[in-house]
Parts: sequence; C-alpha cells; structure tokens
Amino acid sequence: MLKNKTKQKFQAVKKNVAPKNKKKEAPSGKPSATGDKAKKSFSVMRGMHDILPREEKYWRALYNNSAALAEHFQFGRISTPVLEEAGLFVRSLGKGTDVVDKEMYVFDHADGKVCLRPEGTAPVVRAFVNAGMWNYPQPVKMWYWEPMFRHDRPQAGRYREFHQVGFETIGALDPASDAELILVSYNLFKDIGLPVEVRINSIGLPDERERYKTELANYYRTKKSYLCEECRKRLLKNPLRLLDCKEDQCQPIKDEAPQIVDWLSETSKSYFMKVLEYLDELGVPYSLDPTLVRGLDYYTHTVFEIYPALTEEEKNLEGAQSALGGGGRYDLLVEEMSGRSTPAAGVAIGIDRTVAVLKAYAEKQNLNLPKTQCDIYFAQLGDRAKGRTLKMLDDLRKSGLKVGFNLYKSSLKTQLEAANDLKVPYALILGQKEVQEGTIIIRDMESGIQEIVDQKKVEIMIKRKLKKFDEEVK
RNA sequence: GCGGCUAUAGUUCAAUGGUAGAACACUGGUUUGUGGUACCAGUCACCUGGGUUCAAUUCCCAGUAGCCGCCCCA
Repeated sequence: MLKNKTKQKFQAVKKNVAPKNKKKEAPSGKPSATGDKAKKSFSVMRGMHDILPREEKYWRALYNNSAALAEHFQFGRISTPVLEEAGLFVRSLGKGTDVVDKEMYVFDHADGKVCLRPEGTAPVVRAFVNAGMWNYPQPVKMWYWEPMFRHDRPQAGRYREFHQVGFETIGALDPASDAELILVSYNLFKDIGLPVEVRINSIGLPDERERYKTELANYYRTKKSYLCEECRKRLLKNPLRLLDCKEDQCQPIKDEAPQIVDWLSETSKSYFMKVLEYLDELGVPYSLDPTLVRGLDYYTHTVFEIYPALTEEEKNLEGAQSALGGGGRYDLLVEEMSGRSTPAAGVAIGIDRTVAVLKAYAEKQNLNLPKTQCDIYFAQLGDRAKGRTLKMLDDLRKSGLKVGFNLYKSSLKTQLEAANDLKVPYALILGQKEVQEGTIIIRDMESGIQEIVDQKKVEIMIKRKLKKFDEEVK
C-alpha cells in the first residue's frame, strides 16, 4: 500500500508542476524533459517503511521508557555500526539458521563479505571483546536502539528494516541477571500501558540439549506415521522445531512429548528454578512453555519471549499475534567470539511490531503516551502582528511555555479552531490594534471571556492562569 | 522461501464493460478580528504492463505491493 500511495503522491505533484514546465519550454520548441509521459516515481522499497510524524508519539513513548529503564537499571547506551563483517553473524548465530542462510543482506566488498546487521547481540559482544571490556567492572550492562535488516518476506509487523531495542548483561552468571532482564522488558511494555505475558523455558547447555534432541527424535520416530508432512521434515532436519508445530494432528503427540526440563542437569535445573523464584517475587506474570526453543544457536539456559496479552477479540488485530520481544542467556557466545569464557544474557524487543500493537490498542485504551499538547495557542492577524508574533513566540519558548501557532493562516477563525483542537485552556490573540498599543488579548477558551493585557506582562499572567487552571483540574 | 486473499481519494469503504461516490480528514465560505455546533462550497483516487472488446477502473493473464497462513523471528 505504501508504495502505491507514495507513487500517487509523486504523480499528484507532477501534475501540478507540468504546466510550468510547458510554459518555460514552449518558446525553445524543445520537447519537455518531463513530457506528458509518466515519469518514473519512487516508492519505498519492499519491506521498508517510513516512520511518519503521526506515529512519532508511539516511538517516543517507547524510547523514553527504554531510556528511563536503562538509566534506572544502569545499562549504558551502545551504538554499533550498521555494517559488519558477515562472518560475525555466521559464527555467532550459526550456519543453518534462517537468519544467516536466507535473510542476511550480504555484499561483496574489497575487504571481504560485509552485511547489514540482522540482530544486535553479536555486534555488542564484538564491541565488548574489541574494547576489552573484561577490564571494566563486571558485569557490563549495555543497551541499544538500532535498525536491523533481514531479507524476509514482509508481513504486518515484519519488515526488512526494523528496529530493536535491546539490553545485554555481559559478565554475570546469576539467576538475578536473567530476572532483571525479564523485569526490564516486562516494564518496558507495562509502563506505557500495554499488557504482555512472558513465556519462559530453559534449554540448558549444548550437551544436555543434544541428549534431549536425541530423545525427542526417538520419541517422534515411533509416531512418525501420525505426523504432518512438515513435521516429518523437521524430524530429520531440526527436531527441536517439532515443538512449534500447530497442526491439529500433531498436538496430541506434542503434548505427550518428553520435555527438555527433565533432561537438564541438576545445576541447570536449579539455576532455572532460581530464575522463576525471582520472577515470582517480582510479581512478573509468566507461563512455563516447554515448547519454547529459540532459533539462534547461541542461547543456553534461560530463554523467554514476550507476547501481547490479547483477548480473543483482539487477536484479530493486524500482526498482533507474534512475539514482541525475546531473549535469553548466551553463556558460550563471548568465548566463541574471543576464546575467553564469559557468561552473558540479553533481550531484544521489536519496536516496529510493538508500535503496531500499541497503535491498535491506543484507540481503545488509555495509554501513557507522552503529551504533545500545548499550554496555550498564539493567534495573529495581519502582517505587522506576524513579525511581532515570531518575537513573542521566541520569548514564550524561553520561558518554558509550549505554544501552538500557525503563522501561515490569516483567518482568526481558523486559528481559534486549531486552538480548540489542541484543547488549550487559553489563547493569545495579537492583531494590528494590539501591536500598535503594545497589548495582547488573553482569551479563556472555555468561557470565551477575554482580557486585554500589556505584552510585557503576558508571560507572568498566562503562567499564573495556567497554574490556577491546573489546580482546578486536579 | 512456499500457499492463499486483496489492490478505487490522505483514511475507511461504495458503485460501475461507456473513466467514479459517501463518510471522516483537508482548504475556503456563511461570521470584512473570534473556536467548540450547524450549513454551503472546493481540492484529491481507479497499482503497473499486456490481452479480450467498438469501449476495461470493471473481465482474463503477468508483474508489483500489501495482508493472512506457513517458515522463521523482533
């Protein structure tokens, strides 16, 4: 849709421009460069999207909350390049994962294969290693808010350029750090009024997982004739994915399947239990999901995903059924990247996806979105007032007042309509007469009562009125 | 990457084998310097290419894009 709309806009613009070109070029007799034939218009590329000013409040709500949480929980902001060596992800995410095999934007470069980063954890770990952060006080806690790229087939909430906010704790092997990350991500949504649920599981260490995988495959092999086609493929290729199957015929088999928790060592198991204990104490609602096995190779122990907590009715909302975020522990990744064993855990949240749900939600619910509201509106009439208005607007800005205005409308009616839309309690009106007299009108938007005051006193008076207004509202 | 559905104004939707209409939004007016309601007017659209046809926005095919399911994931 966006593509077409953008195209149409361009065409509309072209129409307006066309007559001018004709006039200009008619005398020379040369054919117009723009001509009558449609000129190629540009559209946003597939799977990409513009973030328009209208959506900004949702992005800002999320960003502000992320930054506030990061500050409170003491995560330092890190920003890594969009471009990385392709090998970084091949080694960290693992060959055979869809992200690496099918979805990376890879380019040949004189220095070898480079790519647009498909995720945030590997670059952060790379930066950790490069900067020798072992020498920092441990653990090192970092957060990021960055665009990511994956060449996947687009869908609602699934873009080729998307944004993630992520939190990583490197250098701590402590169930409390797992719980802290879950708490931060949970609050990220909860604070702005979006209800979410946490699904959690533990996938232990690689050798435990391998043993389980064998066991799971053995179990499924005995039921092979009852499986759906897709599951038969999974059985050969990636047995863990059998747990993702949504086919009805496979459900009973899935329900009876061995669960990974039972194949974990005592140490792994008690680590997981401890994480759950912390979550209980924090009051973070979670559900154990034995079928949750995340796709990236680097995960160990705790894995979790965050889903919007939707009612049956809301599940039909566009793109609302997928995970908003996910993460887990990756104790072996730093060693894989550097040879130095360092435990770590992290979480990544899909911002575009969250914004989509937030938008759908905002229509029904009262969300804690930042107020872009103005304190007052400044209406002006006539050329002389316009010049004075700019000056006064600047003075009011310096005094900390948020002022709505439109210098390019001359009708007072229109300007007061705008003031009304902004729901400001007071409007200032500056016309020719007021400019001459050095005064300005303060209009009470509710009662319509107006008073004429000296321009020099307007700032103090309006502040006094606003204070009084706020008290009355409370 | 696979399967399906869809494509008309800024948005949400209509109608139509003879080039299109509403609501909301936007601009202006009724009110030559006064909003919240009302009324009036105006601007803006048939995704692209090919085929069938006297004639295609409409039917057919392809492309493209979006959405849904799968895959995967944020």
